[in-house]
Parts: sequence; structure tokens; C-alpha cells
Amino acid sequence: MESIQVAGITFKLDPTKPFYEQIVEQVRGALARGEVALEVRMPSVRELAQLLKVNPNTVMRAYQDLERSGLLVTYRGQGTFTTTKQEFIDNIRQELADKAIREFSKAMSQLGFTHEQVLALMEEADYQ
Amino acid sequence: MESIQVAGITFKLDPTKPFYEQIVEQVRGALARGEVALEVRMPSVRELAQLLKVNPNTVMRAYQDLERSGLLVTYRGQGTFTTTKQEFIDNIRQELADKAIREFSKAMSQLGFTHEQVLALMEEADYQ
DNA sequence: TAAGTGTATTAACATATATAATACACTATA
DNA sequence: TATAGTGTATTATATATGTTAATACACTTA
Repeated sequence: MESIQVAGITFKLDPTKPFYEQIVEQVRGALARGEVALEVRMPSVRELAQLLKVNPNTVMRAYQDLERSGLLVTYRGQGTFTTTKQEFIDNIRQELADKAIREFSKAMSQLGFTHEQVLALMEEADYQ
Repeated sequence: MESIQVAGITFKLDPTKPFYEQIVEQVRGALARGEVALEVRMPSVRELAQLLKVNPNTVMRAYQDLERSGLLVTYRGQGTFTTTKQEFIDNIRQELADKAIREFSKAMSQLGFTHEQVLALMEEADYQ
């Protein structure tokens, strides 16, 4: 699996999920983990498309998603930058964590595991 | 959201996910939770299709998926039945739980949460 | 003015999902 | 034996989604 480093973000695309979703996830993840500074210039749509070997439209769609959620800001003619507001990142990180917990809980309860059993399983799980 | 009860299984389909996937999940969930006995006759392809208001092909696809994983057995001309082997159910339940845990762990670590933080969040989470 | 930004539009294509219609093979039973 | 009810298979069609491609336009900087 080919891995691309750019602007402090590691991109790795696989064909099992939509490319634009993976780009969104990986930019968002880098921001949530504090691996990218605020107000940093992102690679241009065309540049990232070329690096990732996808169509510029696919990158644009990802950037627009990220802008809609406030993680990126774009200036026509200048480029796309990471947000200036740490609180945006914190809020979205919290939202995504809540969502992951909700979905995980639903999946486990659908399989008939109690909350206690889930806690026990999580404790022994190797956390990657 | 309309809810259909048949053969001890509750079906509830929403249009945001493939119907055949939801049918598979809900049959599998009922088996995993022990809500359906072994060797029980399932509704026929046509009957379930009519109840759920989907095409018979869609139900057939779900039944075939479930048969491939060993949870259902079909006899041409007679019908489709739940497996005779409790171990099949146990194994698949375990596989699905492992998968859910892996994916949840990946999502949370991608957001920069440590294992300890995840455990703490899970403890306070309301488990539905 | 030129080059590099983001943006918009339209077309084309592949794939997945779902429906529809039809036919066939097998089993149980009246 | 005939019939009805099983699962199964095939083909066609429609729709939505994801992706690529080509092109054009607006804005900013140098």
C-alpha cells in the first residue's frame, strides 16, 4: 500500500472506500491528533491530486467537505489552509468520538453483549 | 419506521443501507442473541419479500449470504432453516465482535485517543 | 501579463443496489 | 398424478454513487 507524506499528513488510499472520504478522514485525523499546525497551507487541489493519483475533482470534493465542517478555509486564488480555531478541531473530534462510541455500542448490543462484557473485552483488546 | 415481526425476528429496514445487508444483520443478530431456536423454518423468500416490501431477489441474496456463513441451511423445495449447530452461531458472533472492536479501536486511535481514554469514555457511555 | 490558485459544468463510464419478469428444479401433498 | 409451494437462475432495466476527463472561468500574486 503506497503511502504519501505531504504537509505533515500521511495519505494512504485503498480502493475499498471512496477516495474523497479517505482524504477527509486522514486530514481530519491529522488535525485531531495535533499533527498539523493551525493556519498551515494545504497542498493545492491539483498538486494533491497528482500526488495521490486521483482526479482533481475528487480532492476538491474532499476539501469542500472539510471546509463545510470548518476544518479548512480556502481563499480563492491563494489556496486552502487549516483552520485558525482550535475549538473547531476539538468539537469535531468530540463529535466523531461520540459517533464511533454510539455505533460500536449498537453493534455490540445487537450481538447480545452486555455493557460489562464490552468493557471487559475492550480492556483485554490490543489497542492499535 | 415500520417494524415487522416474523419467526421471532424483528425486521426494520431503512433506505440508508442496502436492504440485503440489513436483512442479514437482523437475522444474524437474532441468532447471536439466542432469540431464534435452531432448526427453525424461516419464512420463504417470497413471503418475506412481500412482508418487507422488497423484491424476492433481495431476500434471496440475504439468505444466500447467511447460508454461505453457515447460519442458514436451505433444502430445495422445502424451505430455509436456521442452522443445527450452535457453534456456528458462537463463532460468527465472536468474529463480528472482534471486527467491531478492531474498527472501533482504529477509529478512536485515528482521532488521537489513548486506550485508557477510550476505556474511560466507554465506562461513562450509555449503552443502548 | 502570466502562472497558479479554487470553482463550476458537462459528459462519460463502472459499479452497486434494487426491481421486474420469467422460467426451471425440487418437494410435499391432495 | 397434478398442483402448489419451495429455492434457484437468468436477463433486462432503472437509479444512485463514485470517479475520471476536459474545459472554462474568477481570483491573487508576482
